[in-house]
Amino acid sequence: MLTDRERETLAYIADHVANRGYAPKLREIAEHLGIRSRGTVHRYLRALQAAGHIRISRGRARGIELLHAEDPDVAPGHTLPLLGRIAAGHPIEAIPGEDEVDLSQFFVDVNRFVLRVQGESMIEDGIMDGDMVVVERRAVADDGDIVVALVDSDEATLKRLQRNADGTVTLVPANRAMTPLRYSAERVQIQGVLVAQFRAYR
Amino acid sequence: MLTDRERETLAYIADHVANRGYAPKLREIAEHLGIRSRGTVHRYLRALQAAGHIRISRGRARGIELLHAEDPDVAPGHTLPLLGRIAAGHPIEAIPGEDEVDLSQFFVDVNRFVLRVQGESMIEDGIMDGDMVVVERRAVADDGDIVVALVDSDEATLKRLQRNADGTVTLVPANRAMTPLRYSAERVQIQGVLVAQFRAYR
DNA sequence: CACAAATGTTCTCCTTTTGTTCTCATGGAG
DNA sequence: CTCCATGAGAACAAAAGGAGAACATTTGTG
Repeated sequence: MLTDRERETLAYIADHVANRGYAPKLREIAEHLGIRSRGTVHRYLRALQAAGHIRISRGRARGIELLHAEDPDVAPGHTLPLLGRIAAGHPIEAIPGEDEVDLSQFFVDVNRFVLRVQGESMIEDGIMDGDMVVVERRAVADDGDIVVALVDSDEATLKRLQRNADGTVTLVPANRAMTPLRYSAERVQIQGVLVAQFRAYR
Repeated sequence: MLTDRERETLAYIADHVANRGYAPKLREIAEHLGIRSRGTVHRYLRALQAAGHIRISRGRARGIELLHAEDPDVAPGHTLPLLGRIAAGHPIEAIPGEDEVDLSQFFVDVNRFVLRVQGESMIEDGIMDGDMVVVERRAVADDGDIVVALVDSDEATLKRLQRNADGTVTLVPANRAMTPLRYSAERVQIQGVLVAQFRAYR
């Protein structure tokens, strides 16, 4: 069983690998966790290795290999065909062997939940009033992430997170009519990170 | 067998595990129950362990393991909890009996397919370049629908359909930089109607 | 190749948090 | 009245979390 910090460490590594194709450095992990000690991070890595989640190539930079390649405990759901291009002139038809997208796999995971967006603070990023967003529960987030955050334990807002050099954070809306607001780090409590958005018409 | 509070405690633990994949801390349980004493919570846990519902890893943080493994929801289905509001101050938690959204149900149907949007013609409606859209195959559409259409059997475009009094149709982009284009009805071939849109981050 | 910087590894020390075990108090039901 | 479920909270041991020094290797660069 993993501790909170070990879990966050593993999530960050998985995220890093998924997005960039290689593992992070200890220093990057520490920075993501908001701590300064590489030694502490290394302790977490040892625990993760003991639990069978990663393998460490001793001594090597970025020598973390992700094992256990995620047992998808999400049952496969119904799929829709993904059409790359619509053939000119011909009525659209599903081509056998075409790519299929499984919406469940796409969105569902443990530690995620759905929120209905209220307001237009992120409208210039294409997130409209009334849209649904999928949020992954997480206490830490990186610069540039879109987060659900509480300020002074008040109502939750959806904003882009900007980490400033002096340790403060700025919550940046995607709406020219609204101004970015800067806070000391203690006042901002991150509840989760935006992983997807969807909307129904009709 | 169990008292009211023990039952509530067990329900909360089960919910927590189902939604996050790990057990809550005594403090979190206490907060959920509206009490302040971890000692009292611990008494409930002892009772639950004696009744065979959980196993406690002594001393460990989050060291509660659910036994009696619930039958049906072992495989987390295609649903995500829908949270209406985020409780001020408290970490987000799924409220039992909360709404659940089934993503497959939400999007999938026969006669539908997915397209990746190219270009920014509908950007002011929140449909960005690279977004995925779910389209329902249909040859006819109503005034105001967003449609996938071919003009002169040429490349497909995503536009809002406007039916004019004289029988012509206008394809209206949601982008100030682009102009609506008017065609005779024969030149416009409707391939389908937009029913949903989604987008993944990270 | 040689060297400096960066990275990973190990270690000790420390603070905070968590779980655990108590005792005491309260209030309702039988 | 007693029984019992419930809660508060003190006290303590252990776990979790973090800092940082010291060292070994790797990595990158001229």
